[in-house]
Amino acid sequence: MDKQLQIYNTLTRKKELFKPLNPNHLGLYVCGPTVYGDGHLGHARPAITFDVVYRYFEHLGYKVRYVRNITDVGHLENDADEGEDKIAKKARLEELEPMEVVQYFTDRYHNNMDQLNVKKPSIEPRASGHIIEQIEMIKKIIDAGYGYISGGSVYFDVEKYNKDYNYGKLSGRKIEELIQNTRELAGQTEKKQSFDFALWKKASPEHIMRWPSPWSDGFPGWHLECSAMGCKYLGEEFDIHGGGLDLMFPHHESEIAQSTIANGKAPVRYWMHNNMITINGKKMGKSLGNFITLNEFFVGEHDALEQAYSPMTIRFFILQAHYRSTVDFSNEALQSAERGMKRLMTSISALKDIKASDSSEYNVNELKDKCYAAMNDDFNTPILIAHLFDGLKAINSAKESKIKLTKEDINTLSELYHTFIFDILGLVDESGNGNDNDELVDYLMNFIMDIRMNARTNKDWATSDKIRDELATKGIVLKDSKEGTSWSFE
RNA sequence: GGUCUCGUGGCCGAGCGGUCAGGCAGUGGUCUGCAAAACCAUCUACAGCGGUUCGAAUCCGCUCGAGACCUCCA
Repeated sequence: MDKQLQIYNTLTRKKELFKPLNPNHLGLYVCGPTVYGDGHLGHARPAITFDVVYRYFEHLGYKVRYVRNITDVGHLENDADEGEDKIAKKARLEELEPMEVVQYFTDRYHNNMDQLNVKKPSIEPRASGHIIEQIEMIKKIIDAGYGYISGGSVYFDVEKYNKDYNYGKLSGRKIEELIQNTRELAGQTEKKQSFDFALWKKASPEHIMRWPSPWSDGFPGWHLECSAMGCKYLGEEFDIHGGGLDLMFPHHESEIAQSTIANGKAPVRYWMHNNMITINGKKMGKSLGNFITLNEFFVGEHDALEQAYSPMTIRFFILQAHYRSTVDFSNEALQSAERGMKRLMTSISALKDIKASDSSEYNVNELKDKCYAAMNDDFNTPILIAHLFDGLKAINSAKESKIKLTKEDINTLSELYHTFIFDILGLVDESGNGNDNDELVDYLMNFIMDIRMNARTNKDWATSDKIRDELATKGIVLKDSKEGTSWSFE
């Protein structure tokens, strides 16, 4: 545990020793979802990645303020209805108030996050609740000379900014390339340059999500909310900003530009980006229409799914890959994850059954050090999990009395596994492992198993097997071992 | 087209200069009235071709292949 936490910083493209701005405090901002549809597997990735970051910092004793926004003023859509607000469009189609749609999908998102055991952020601000802050920020940018008004909208002058600063310091992009490559879109004639981005957009008459501003009735630009809310709750400069790799450009690059002008300093010390989840090698996403929603995973209702996958299977599957790598979805991989996690959980619950010895044949502290080293190396959860699986061998061998562990070893192991599996990785044992808390069920099961045990003692296999088969039809599985019979729900 | 990333055993996925990744599957055992499960052990790798080095999956070059971003996107 003496090795210090290293974080890969997208700004420098290398791992850096993490140093908080304020000792023992962490400011963490992560771009949350746009609530105009159900969350899909891709949304689970940043949520779980930064949930683990959040949990690990808390475990290390930091006081963390974790801000994850809800984008509810919409973004522009690129299909037939260019310039129309996504949320407004959905609302009109379904004849609902925009905020009704927002509420509906926000609730469903929260429900998914609870299922995945993703902790609630400290603050979950909504863009629509921070229009005033965003307008104030636009004013600052205009006053500084980096924003210009055109046709009732306000745009950020990227070219001017780039002369004084560096538009591209995060993404590695160069403005000359942008000039050549940015696609011309309808309605861009208002802008000085195609790559200038909107700070405020004037609403068209049919646009129903709108707010008054000094420039027009309209809505804030796509990148502004994160800058405004990050600044409001975490300060002009804060420690970590996270999000999906696909947000790096232009979203995060533009955040840096806006905040740098409005506040006179770069907003973020460490930028962290999680990689994408792919399906058949292609990014799973809204635009490709190849996404599978989390609810579909949980019930198994999607053509691509062979079965339902529990929230913890999804969580474990994601954590088995490093957050900066792509992970490819497949039924086979998820089933592997499901089986592996089940074995992990079974062994952890077996810890309490180990008989202590006077001497020790296993170095628990070495395992502990390795676990911390893995997490300290840019949150390397796959390595952590590998070490924890290694430790399983010791646990299981001790359970079979093949190696010796002291009382202290067992306690340390128990604490270690609970800390890393449950507290830091945020996994939950879904199996129940026979310890369901319904007293009546326990009573009945013990009663039935007692009868069956008598039958078995009398070698009355017909009765014994009938009980087992009958219970199996109700999803209750009996397992006979030399210590006796245990039961669990399938 | 521009910028960048990646190609690891049957599958998934770490490692990024020298020592075991790990999981799932497979195989061989143990246990068991049978079944299921569990446990132990264990075999296959580093896209191709050159180069640097005492030594390369790991560094460099080229070739082939895949993907991401450049437009909303986690």
